Amino acid sequence: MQSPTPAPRATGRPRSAAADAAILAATREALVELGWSKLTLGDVATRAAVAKTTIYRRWPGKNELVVDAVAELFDELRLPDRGTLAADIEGVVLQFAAILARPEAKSGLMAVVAESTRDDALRERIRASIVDRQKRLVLEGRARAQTRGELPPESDPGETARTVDLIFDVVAGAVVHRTLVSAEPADEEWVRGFTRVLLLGLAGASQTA
Amino acid sequence: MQSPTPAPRATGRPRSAAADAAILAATREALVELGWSKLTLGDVATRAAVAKTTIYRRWPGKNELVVDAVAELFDELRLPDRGTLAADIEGVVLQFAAILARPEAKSGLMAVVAESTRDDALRERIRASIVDRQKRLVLEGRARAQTRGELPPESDPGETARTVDLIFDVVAGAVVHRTLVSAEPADEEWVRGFTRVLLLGLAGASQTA
DNA sequence: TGGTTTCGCTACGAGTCGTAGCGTAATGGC
DNA sequence: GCCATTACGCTACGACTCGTAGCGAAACCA
Repeated sequence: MQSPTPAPRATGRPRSAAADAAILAATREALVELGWSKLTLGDVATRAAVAKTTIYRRWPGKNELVVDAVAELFDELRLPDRGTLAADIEGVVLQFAAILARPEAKSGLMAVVAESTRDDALRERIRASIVDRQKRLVLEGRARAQTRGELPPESDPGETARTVDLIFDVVAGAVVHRTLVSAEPADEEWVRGFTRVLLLGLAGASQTA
Repeated sequence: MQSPTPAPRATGRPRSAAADAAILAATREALVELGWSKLTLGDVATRAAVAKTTIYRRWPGKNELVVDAVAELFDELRLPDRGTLAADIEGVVLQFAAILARPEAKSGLMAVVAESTRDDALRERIRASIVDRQKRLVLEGRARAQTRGELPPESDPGETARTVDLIFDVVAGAVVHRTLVSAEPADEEWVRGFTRVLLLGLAGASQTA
């Protein structure tokens, strides 16, 4: 998914998979050292030891390249089994915060989100390769909590989808804002407080709905 | 605060205040039409009918200019008095969402936040002219709710500060994520659901703290 | 009127962009 | 083994933006 494989031809010289990996790694390295605005594709090409034209053959431009480079970071996310819903959420939020604290994720992710406000294709690329890809964590967590009896089973599937979207916006948004705008670490203490508010709110909302 | 007034000299030709306003307005206009990445200071100068050098005399660069141009948008925020805490919060969140839905706010704000991950001075500028400036809304809302008896009075001031920060991260973060990443409107229905979760969470957390 | 600062304008070197053209390398089909 | 096909590295290119310098004119104060 991270490689822009365009229906590989049966004939001709095949594209180097090593080049893909080298380019994406070089992109992250350049994000760390230079940040978004000073990152140039010429520099990435030099770091990756490939020609600049090779990058342009595979990605439309800087935006799409950075999306793919950052997306790989979030594939590390796992839903831990800590026994309770609250502990599970705390665990995954802490992982999310740890990834977002890395400089290559910070400067890259926000920049492409900013660009995506004027580029529908780019926003779709972000949603597909980052956001929707991780929504599985929310679904898994809910299912596990329902098995434990911590959450009532959902009847209305539409309502469930809305709730999942709300949770995702709140969790991702709060961690991002805390990390990037407030510039405070989303450490264990903060995550505990945040998780308590979120869970109490969700429990109360599902009762009085 | 939005004008970079550098201790006005007693002598010499004074800086044109009209030029400041024209430059900031031209910046917002360019943000709408071009977006962040294609915005150039030369273009802004042409739109504002000033020389490019005039802009460089007043702002260090594109980043700081856009921060000031966007900051003015958020000064419109008011805390409405709708009678209950929930209604007040819904009102201000809706205003916040309306501002964030405007293209000049979207593309500008996220871009400077991205840049601020590698520029401490820029992040401080954002905090001072946008974030902290609006934190007054949270404080006013809490005070009003305590007068109404909807919230218990706070004893520990440190705990209060932490709670205000948490609220701000959750509210701003969730609305931003909903608007920019999920690309769904933060309309009345969504805001109602979000506010309910937030208030129930805060009420429960303050009881069991 | 003289001193001071800003303004608009022009011009400049430096750097980046994205593309084109070329010869070479690596595949599969015959 | 040979050929068609595609990817690759390299070089060069015009177009554009950047941020700064220098100039004469304009606007203010004493």
